[in-house]
Amino acid sequence: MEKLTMDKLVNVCKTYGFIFQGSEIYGGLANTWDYGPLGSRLKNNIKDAWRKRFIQERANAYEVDAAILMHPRVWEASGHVASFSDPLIDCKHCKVRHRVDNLINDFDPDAHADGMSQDEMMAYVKEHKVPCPNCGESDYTDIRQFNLMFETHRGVTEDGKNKVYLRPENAQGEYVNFLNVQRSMRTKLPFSIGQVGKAFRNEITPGNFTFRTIEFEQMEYQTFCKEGTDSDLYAYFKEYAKKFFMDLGLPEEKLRYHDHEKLAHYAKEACDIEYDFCFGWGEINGTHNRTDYDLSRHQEYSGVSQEYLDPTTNEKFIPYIIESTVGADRLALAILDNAYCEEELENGEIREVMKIHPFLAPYKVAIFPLNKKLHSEKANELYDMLAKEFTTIYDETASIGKRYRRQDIAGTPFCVTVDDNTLNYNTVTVRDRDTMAQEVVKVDELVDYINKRIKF
RNA sequence: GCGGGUGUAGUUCAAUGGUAGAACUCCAGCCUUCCAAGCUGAUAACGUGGGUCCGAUUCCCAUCACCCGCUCCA
Repeated sequence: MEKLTMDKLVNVCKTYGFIFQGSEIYGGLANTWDYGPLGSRLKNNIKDAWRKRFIQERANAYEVDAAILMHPRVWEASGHVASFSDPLIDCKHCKVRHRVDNLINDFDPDAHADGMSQDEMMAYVKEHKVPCPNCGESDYTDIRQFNLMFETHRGVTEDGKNKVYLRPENAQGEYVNFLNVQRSMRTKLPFSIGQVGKAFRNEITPGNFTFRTIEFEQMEYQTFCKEGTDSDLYAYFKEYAKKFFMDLGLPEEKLRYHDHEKLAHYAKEACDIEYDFCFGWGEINGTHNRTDYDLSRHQEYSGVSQEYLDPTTNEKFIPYIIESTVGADRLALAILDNAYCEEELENGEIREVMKIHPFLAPYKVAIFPLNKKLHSEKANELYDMLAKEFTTIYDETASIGKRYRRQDIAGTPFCVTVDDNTLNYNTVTVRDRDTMAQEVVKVDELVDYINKRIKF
């Protein structure tokens, strides 16, 4: 098969109902995408798979669903207000953009741009004719604040007092609930709080379909632990996340670790897992050792003690946090990127197939009457039976071969055909998406047959 | 956000200063007893907004979106 291109994948996703461009009839809104009937099911199944591995199957793991709008002080405590807003200017001559503070500090390390106001920085640049590192000219636009946090206002007046932010990460929702969860669930360290939800970043985005968007969904997992156990847990979660991806069908050779050289303000250790997308390697998971930075800051800014009392040693301390976060949209994209294939059949025709893990498949089973006139009544009966158990789709149009093809690209793992044998002997033919093999199955055993094969 | 390119049915393409053709897809019907068969029919497009012109899908401007490069990604 030819190498998959993003154009091709975007097209397939649109044609078959996985992902559409956001607000398309209005010409689209950049970097927003809408999940269609198949895509929203795929993404929900991915979230369910994550919940199973990270919450259900782990001891001492709890899920929360925190508000997207949080107290503005949360973002001061987290460091986002300070570090998410950069003063930028463009060189009018060569069009290159610079951070003003970096420009000044590079020009004269003793200038201390960090302590300057925006006006002072602009005045400094003009007074000293700070040259553009790229072209040497000193002709700049005014300073513009480039804040990566989305702002909105509560209430009817748009003054600064009422400013609130759409969360740029979900993690703070877990951190501010650390004590609530610990007390209400009567749990002990180490324990974990997970959350699935949307976050927003006002980034300049270079596209690549849903890989980087201004609104995105994260599956976040914060493990609270005692200092000293943090590095072991950090190493453990790097592997746990990788195994999760492999269980979902991503091949090991398309996954790699990428250790951060430049660490974020909160991190002691940080490592991404990258997937080999058709456009190149891209991050789908991050594991961070955030130390006691976040809880310490919340204690400082809120005035509420975030200390944990160890019941065996009577020690009081602020826990360390190991974060393991997975981008839900990025994982969905990786799954689609990996699943799409074009197979050449014996007759030379191309078969487009989405080889998605059965647990993730939007439809688990499709049901076809072999002959619309003779078998559709029985097929509809079976549809009603199967639809109580699985996401099921019914199709009686066109030839049987065409119906198989439609389900191939939808990623449906099982196609059930109703024929005369169904009427006479109560058996159906089940066709497997990946092997194209057909198997005769008793109707009474059909639900079990499928159930066994879609486990995760 | 900057520079360059692109924009016609769901998709892939075509034609044109006098409002657009096709193939595939999709839908309906006929036929068809297991891998995109065939026949008949139907639906469906000039990204958006201005300007020039008697008349603009076509020329010009703006805008939006996409692609490439830069930038950004705590």
